[in-house]
Amino acid sequence: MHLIIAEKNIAAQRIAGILAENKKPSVKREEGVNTYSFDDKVAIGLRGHVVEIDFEPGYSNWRSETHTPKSLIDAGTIKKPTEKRIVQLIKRLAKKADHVIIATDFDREGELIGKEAYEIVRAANKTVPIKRARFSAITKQEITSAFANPAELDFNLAEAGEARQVVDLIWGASLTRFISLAAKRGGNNILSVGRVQSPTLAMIVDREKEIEAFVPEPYWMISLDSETEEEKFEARHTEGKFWDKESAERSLKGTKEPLTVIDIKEGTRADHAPTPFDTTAYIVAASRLGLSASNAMRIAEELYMNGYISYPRTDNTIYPSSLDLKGILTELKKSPFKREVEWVSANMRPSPTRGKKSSTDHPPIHPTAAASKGDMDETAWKVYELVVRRFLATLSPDARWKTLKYTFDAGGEPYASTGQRLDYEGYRIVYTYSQAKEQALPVLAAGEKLPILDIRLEEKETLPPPRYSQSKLIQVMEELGLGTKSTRHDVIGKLFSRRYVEGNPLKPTLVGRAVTESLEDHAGLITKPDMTRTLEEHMEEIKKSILSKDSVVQESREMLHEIFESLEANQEDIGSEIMDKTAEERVVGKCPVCGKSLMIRTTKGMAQFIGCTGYPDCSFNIGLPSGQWGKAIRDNKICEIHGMNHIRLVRKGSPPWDLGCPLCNHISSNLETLNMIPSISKDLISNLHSHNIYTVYEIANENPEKLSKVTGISKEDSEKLIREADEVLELLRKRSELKKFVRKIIPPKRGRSHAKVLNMFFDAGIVDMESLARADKKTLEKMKLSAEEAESLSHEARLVYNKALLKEYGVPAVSLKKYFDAGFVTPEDFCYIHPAYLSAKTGLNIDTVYKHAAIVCEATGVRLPEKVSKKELESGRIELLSIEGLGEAMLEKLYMAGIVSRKKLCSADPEQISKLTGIPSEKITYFQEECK
DNA sequence: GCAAGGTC
Repeated sequence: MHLIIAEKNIAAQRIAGILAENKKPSVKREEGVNTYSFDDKVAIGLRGHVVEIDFEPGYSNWRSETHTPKSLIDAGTIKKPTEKRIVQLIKRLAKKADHVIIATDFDREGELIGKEAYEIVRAANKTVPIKRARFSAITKQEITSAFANPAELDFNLAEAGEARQVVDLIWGASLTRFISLAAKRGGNNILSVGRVQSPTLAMIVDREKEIEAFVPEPYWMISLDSETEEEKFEARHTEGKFWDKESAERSLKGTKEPLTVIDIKEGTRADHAPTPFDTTAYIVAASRLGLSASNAMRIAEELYMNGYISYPRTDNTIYPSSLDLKGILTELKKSPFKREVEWVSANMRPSPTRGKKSSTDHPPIHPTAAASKGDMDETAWKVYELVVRRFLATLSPDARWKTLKYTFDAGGEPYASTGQRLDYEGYRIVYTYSQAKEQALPVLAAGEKLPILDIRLEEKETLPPPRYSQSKLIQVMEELGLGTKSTRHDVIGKLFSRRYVEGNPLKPTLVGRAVTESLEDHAGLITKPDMTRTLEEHMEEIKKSILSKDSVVQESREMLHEIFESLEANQEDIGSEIMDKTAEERVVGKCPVCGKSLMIRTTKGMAQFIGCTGYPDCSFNIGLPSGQWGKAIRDNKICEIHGMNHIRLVRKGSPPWDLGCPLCNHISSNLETLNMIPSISKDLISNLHSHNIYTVYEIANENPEKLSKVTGISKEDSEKLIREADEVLELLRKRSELKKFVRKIIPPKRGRSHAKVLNMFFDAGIVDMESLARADKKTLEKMKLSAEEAESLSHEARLVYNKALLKEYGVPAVSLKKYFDAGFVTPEDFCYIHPAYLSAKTGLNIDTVYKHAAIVCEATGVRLPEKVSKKELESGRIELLSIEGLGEAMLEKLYMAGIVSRKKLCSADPEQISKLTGIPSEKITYFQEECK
């Protein structure tokens, strides 16, 4: 069997389709992995890298004393499978193979991915010949020729890729761990460092600093209006920018009518048709349609998967000769762009446009099938249309402009007007994305004298360089060799998710700045694109066998060791510098009580709140939702009422939760509970708010004199308010106890969240453990609870409630446990069950039991049970057990009816004792025989 | 928990 291994599933499918010629390959799906079989051949796709490089075991603890960040520099690395099912399937197929062809992409990573596949095959089959097919496009011509003349795998090139992997891992991981630990950041808050991301971030930070340091310079410009009989036009002073006002004013004064035409220059300007799309050019064009880099890539990927466009990750800007351009045109005639296609076919340029970069990986992005609007959503359609129009434009003739320039004299001052007119539309007919700006001018003759209608002196200022847009940044990254066609947009995404940058265009955050500055001071190499450039050079030399992989990695390790010397010597300073510089990121505004700063703070648990930096002198604080809902971060929006920054909660995998102004939120979420205070009024609430009292808790903890003084209400009213607040607080405490309990007992289900169940409880008047313990099952069953759930909830609630109650009455916890274990769980049990029985069942001393019964009965207002002393009980017991046929078990039962002595037994009514104890009355009568 | 590189 002949095994073909491609870089991805679609490539395997398409290659099989071409090689199978007229037959259709049969598709088999095993554990989510497709294979395509035809003749005696099987094609399978990888998923890019199917193994991953990592440190050998033992290095996973960041805080290990022995395996420090620095120790990662010389740590051994291993390759571990990330796509186990694919690896397994390849091993299985390799055993049966008598020939293997690796058909991964024709670039460096493709060669490394090929080597990974090679190693997987070799592990399962020591002898099978393994060859390499190289092709730049999955076209019939290229595929047939590549498979007819298979070559060898380039192990040197693959090793160059491996060197990159090791260098990236040890630099990235060691520096990330070091700087995160120094700045005391963990979890989803780490500070990452990498060969590509750090220089990219540094560019954004540098640009921001340039903008901050920029001092605008004023300049002046002079323009005037004139007219012929037909039309008005504008002319500008040829000086352009006047850098000093006086000379501008002199020229303005010197400008005198008439405006005389001195010179006329006519010309043409070629407007070149655009070059084929590589990934970067595509992202730039898509950004003009309003798409972010990652959206642009996502949609292109989607269109590629559906067969509408070619592979979107390419560095190539030159169509390979194997690409059937005419065939694509024919196909596109079936699309809504039929008219454009026909125009291009009729006016085609001799050869398509070419960009500056050619590569072997993939052809430039081009359409591969006709589509119509209904096949996809609106944005995807816009992207498809862009790719089609770009393709058509690369086959279209250049456009041509006619230009016209007049030079004038006005009292010795030189002026000029320029105009342009589209002379030949060319590619602009099909590529409609850049508006051709025509500038019309009247027809003038040399020496013609014209009036000056108006003249203006405008003061302007020079502008700072702009912030990077995503697409501009990707262009610059490409120029500097940072990242690849497939990863550049991801790197930008990473900077966002680490909260190093924000906004569009990109602006660095304080964290992004602080990290960049620390790295520039102590690990400068990682912040510069030079590191990538050197690495590329070394990789080239590994490929040519001039250098070995090991020597390149070793040299890199030594450089990193040097860097770590400086880092470790300054560890504390680096950490505190980052922490100081980023503290402001948590400041949300001024404390309304004392005027100091308010900061987002986190407790050791998951709790988050906004607290005053004046603490403990000022205790003003605002609670925030627990960290499980997301980490609270400062938003740039400012509340118009309170002047505080808005708060956002961010959590991996969920959209951010905008809390808005924390104080507005605090106020509205506490309004409901404030209104639970009976004597509160709307006016009083706004009165309290204006004195920064927002919660029931704050009222309950106020001092009456102070409250009265601050709010102007009487001292009596203040006292009442505080008392009522206390009661509401108690009510809320009970409610929260009920909430916790229900959460513990009842599992949430679809359509039955805890919040929903609790709301139903509250509506039914079940607001605390007591009312739940007293609620009847019928009521509970109405609340989306099953009969069993209602039963268990009610039972558990009674237990919890009674235990709390009995504890409150004064029954000690240790004894309480014994009562509960023996099944005595209500206050009634203490008063209506004879103490002797309780004592016998719990093993507690009768005197102790009596004491407990007494306190419970007194608290519940029930008469005390009969008192029996320990002595009486002991002697009674001996008496009773001496009766024939009366054993321990019978004795316990008799205790239930209060029969604790022979005397009691003899004077009792057998029927009644039988009812209380379950002992047959004949037996009682029999025992009573003894009394005679 | 870390990088960058593939791919989904």
